[in-house]
Order: sequence, then structure tokens, then C-alpha cells
Amino acid sequence: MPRGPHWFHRRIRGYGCRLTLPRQRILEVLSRSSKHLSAEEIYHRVHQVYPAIGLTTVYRTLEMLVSGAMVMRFDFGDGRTRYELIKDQGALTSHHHLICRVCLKIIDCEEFTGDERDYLKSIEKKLSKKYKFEIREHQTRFYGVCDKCKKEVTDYAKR
Amino acid sequence: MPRGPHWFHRRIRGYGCRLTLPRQRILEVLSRSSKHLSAEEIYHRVHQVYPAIGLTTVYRTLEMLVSGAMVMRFDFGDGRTRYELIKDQGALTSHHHLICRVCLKIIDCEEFTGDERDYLKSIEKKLSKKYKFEIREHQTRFYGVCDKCKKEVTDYAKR
DNA sequence: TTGGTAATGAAAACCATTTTCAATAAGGAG
DNA sequence: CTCCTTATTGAAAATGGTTTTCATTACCAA
Repeated sequence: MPRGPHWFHRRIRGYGCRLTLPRQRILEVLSRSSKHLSAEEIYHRVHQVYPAIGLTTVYRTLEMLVSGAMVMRFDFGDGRTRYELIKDQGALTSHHHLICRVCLKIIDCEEFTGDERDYLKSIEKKLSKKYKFEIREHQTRFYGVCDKCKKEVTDYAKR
Repeated sequence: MPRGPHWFHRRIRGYGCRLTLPRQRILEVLSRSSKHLSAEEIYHRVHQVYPAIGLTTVYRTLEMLVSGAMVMRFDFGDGRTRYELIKDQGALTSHHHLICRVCLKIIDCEEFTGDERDYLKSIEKKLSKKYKFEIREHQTRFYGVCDKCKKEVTDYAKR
């Protein structure tokens, strides 16, 4: 379980990649934000402190970080991929979200208690065995209507 | 809980839309396949029996069916959206998948037993209350490496 | 310090999905 | 049943997020 502000530098070098300035800036932005950001959001944030950055580099760096298991990728169906730094480099990671069908807002929820986690872990074990599938992590998504939209939209079905 | 081969016809008309030939063909393809299909896969299947079909119509029909809660949309992150007819028009639907990070294969799993369902239902209740969020359905995704890829790919990290 | 090569950024390409628009057809009114 | 309104359709063009191309730059091992 790596610690310190620059553990990811070691990870990148250990992954056989060069530690460049653009990559450092991107990692700083990712580590500063706990939310899942889109490539363009990351690009804009990096651009403030490193204007030479190119959107292409953001995409390429993210792809490297994902395949190096340093960043997690999410697709919520709003047309853009989101990315989030994996902070806990320990056991299986899990991410849970409430997604509003109306405004597409995404709410993170971390309310899974200890035995909720144990519970999902036991399901994972069962599925792993049955399908001979090695599970690395899981996500649960709860789709519905958020508080704000419930008030604003009376007739949900009509969109 | 509507029954019979053409319950969706009633649903569409009740939704204020016309029941056209292309829509019927699309619904037939959807109801015949239990897997989640991409728009293009649906297009090809409809094309076999109704060559005049346009891809645009497939997309538009799917959008209508999704907003009318007749079809469920999935984004697994491989660049194309998948669609699946909602067969059980009753209680909260749930869908669970194993997704291989290597070959992107998607395995449906229906092994959630009764009390597993109850368990997730209790989490839903908790979350609903805390976030004032009306939950309609949920999905759980387990990411990892499938049996086949485990054998083929020794060094997963290197991709 | 230097050389080989990975990484970069701008522009072009890609590709799933959406929009435009003129032609067509569903289905209620008469 | 026929007519008429208007939703629906399909082809082509547009859109927009992401990827590829390619010449230039800059890591970092020796």
C-alpha cells in the first residue's frame, strides 16, 4: 500500500513508462479531485497550470493509467467517459453510485458498511467459482430520480 | 403485468405513439433475443426481414422505448450502447454482469437468490431515505478477467 | 552530455449517435 | 371507406467524444 504524495511516480516508472511533466500534472489534478472527472474536465484543470497540455495527451495518459490499474474508468451513459484515481491500492475496490435518469447527475455513495462489503465479497467468490472469472472490482448503480427532479418533473414518463 | 405476444403494442399506443411496421419489427427482434444488443446488431437483424429499415429509425425507436420504460439501456464502456427489452414489467428490475477487462466479453448472471435480492432492497431503502432519491432499478458489474483470457494472457498488466 | 526512443501536440481521421429535411404512412374524423 | 393531419421514416449531413498520424520534443540510461 504505497504512501506519500508521489507514490504514483514509482508506479509509473515501475510500469515501464517515463515520468513526464504532463503526466505529473494530470496525476496532480486527479489526486486533488475525489470526483470522477471527464477527459475534458481534466484537460481544463491541467490547462490552468500547464497551458501547453494537449487533449490528446490527456486521453493517452488516462489510457495508460487505466491499463496500469492506477485509474478507474466509468461509463454512465451520458456520452463521456469518467476517470478516477484509485486511492486505495489495497483490496478489491468498489464504487457505488446513484444516477438520476432525468438530469443525469451522479451521486457517489460510500455507505456500504463492513458486512455489506463482506456480503458482496461472498457473492464475488460464488461467481468467481461458477464462471471461472477472476473478479478485480465491482460497481453498483442505482438508477432513479433525484430529489430535485422529483420536485420539478411531475410527469416523469413523458421526459 | 401485461401478457401475450403483443402487450408492447398496447404500451406504445398508450404512450401516445403510432404503431408502425419498423417499430413492430424492432420489437420482435428485441423480444426474440434475451441478450443486450447494440443498435447496429438490432439494425442488422431487422434488416434481414425488413430491408427498408434505416439505422436512424432504430436509434429513434430505441430512444422512445427507453423513455417509455419498455427497454433498458446499458453502457459497458466498449463504445456502443446496448439495449434490452424489459420483460418483467413488475417490481424493480436488476441486472448483473461479469465484464472481462481483456476481451470485453459480457456475461449475464442471474444467480442472485431471494435473500440476496432482499439484501439489495434494504440497501436501496437506506439510500432512498438518505439521498431522497427514488430508486427504479439497479445494476451490479463485476470487472475482471474471464477464464479464456486468463489462459491466453499471462501478463495482464502489460495488456 | 549525448543518443535512442518514448512522449507530445496539432490536425486529421474515426465512428457511434443525432439532426435535418423532404417523402411517406398511421389512424382519427367525417 | 376515404381524406387529411401530422407523426414517422430514411438518406445524407452534422455532431462530438475519442483515436490516429506524424513531425517535433524531451526523458533518462549509458
